[in-house]
Amino acid sequence: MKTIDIAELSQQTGLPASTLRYYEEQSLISAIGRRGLRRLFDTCVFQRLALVALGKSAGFSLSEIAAFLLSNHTSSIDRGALRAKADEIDRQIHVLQQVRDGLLHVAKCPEPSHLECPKFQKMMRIAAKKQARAVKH
Amino acid sequence: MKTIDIAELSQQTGLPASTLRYYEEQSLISAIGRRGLRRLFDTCVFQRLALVALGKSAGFSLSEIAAFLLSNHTSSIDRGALRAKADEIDRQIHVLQQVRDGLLHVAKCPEPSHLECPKFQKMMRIAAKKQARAVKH
DNA sequence: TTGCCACTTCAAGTCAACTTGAGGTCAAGT
DNA sequence: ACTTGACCTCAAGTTGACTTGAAGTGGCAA
Repeated sequence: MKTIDIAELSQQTGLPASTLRYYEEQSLISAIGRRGLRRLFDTCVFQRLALVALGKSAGFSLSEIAAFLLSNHTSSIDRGALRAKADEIDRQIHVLQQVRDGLLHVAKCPEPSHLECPKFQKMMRIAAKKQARAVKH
Repeated sequence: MKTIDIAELSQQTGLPASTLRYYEEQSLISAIGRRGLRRLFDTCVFQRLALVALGKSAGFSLSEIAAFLLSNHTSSIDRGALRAKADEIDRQIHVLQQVRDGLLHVAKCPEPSHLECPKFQKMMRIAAKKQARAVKH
């Protein structure tokens, strides 16, 4: 079992030591000991941190990620919740695709003001609908 | 020019009045007058708000959105910035697609712990790479 | 053995995007 | 004329994810 201290871990991940300490406090990672005051981590912490990064990019909050990591330990994970999150992400993907196309359109649209461009107006109506739904929920 | 007061606007958009006042303070929208104390808006405020909603779903900050709205007025918008944002969103879409697939996989993967599942490990390696890039930037 | 310096803790600060609360005001109904 | 209720302002509070600062500590080089 290889170990790594917080300074090296910080250096290799690019995460500030303060962030690593914060993550430990939030139970996202855990030190397996100390060398003097200095935290020592098992090298599997890299995997944990990768998982944290993944979760963050999926829009999970740190406490959601912590819950997932914990459930992974107790091996009773909530598959329904995962599917729900996957669906949510899927919807988010569609929104982002429209937003991206909208931005690209605006970037090359010759209309003097976007508010006068029919395509843009259409996009906005779609966005408005999405907003209405989001508000309901 | 039709007008609408803040109560109706709040009711019709689902946004709390406090949020509308906040948006006004941030120059995202502007009242065209008052009826008594009560703010009055031109009905084109709906369009502004749709644009704000769109920008938010694209991950723009409110001040970025304000800048865009302003530039739209001065009719000199930064097309390069829009394309850059579109690219950023595109990358985000790819990340989310992987995350979604990862979640769905985990949801039906029979491995006792995800960390032992080869597919999951592969996904994590990809996420780790993305993180490394993000950190660099 | 004595410094040094990077670590440590713990509390407090920061930022965005709002929300909440206290105290004030105005138009409209009775 | 008076009350009511929804708005008003301005300051302060909230949440999540950290960062910063002050004061302390321990391993290692000289």
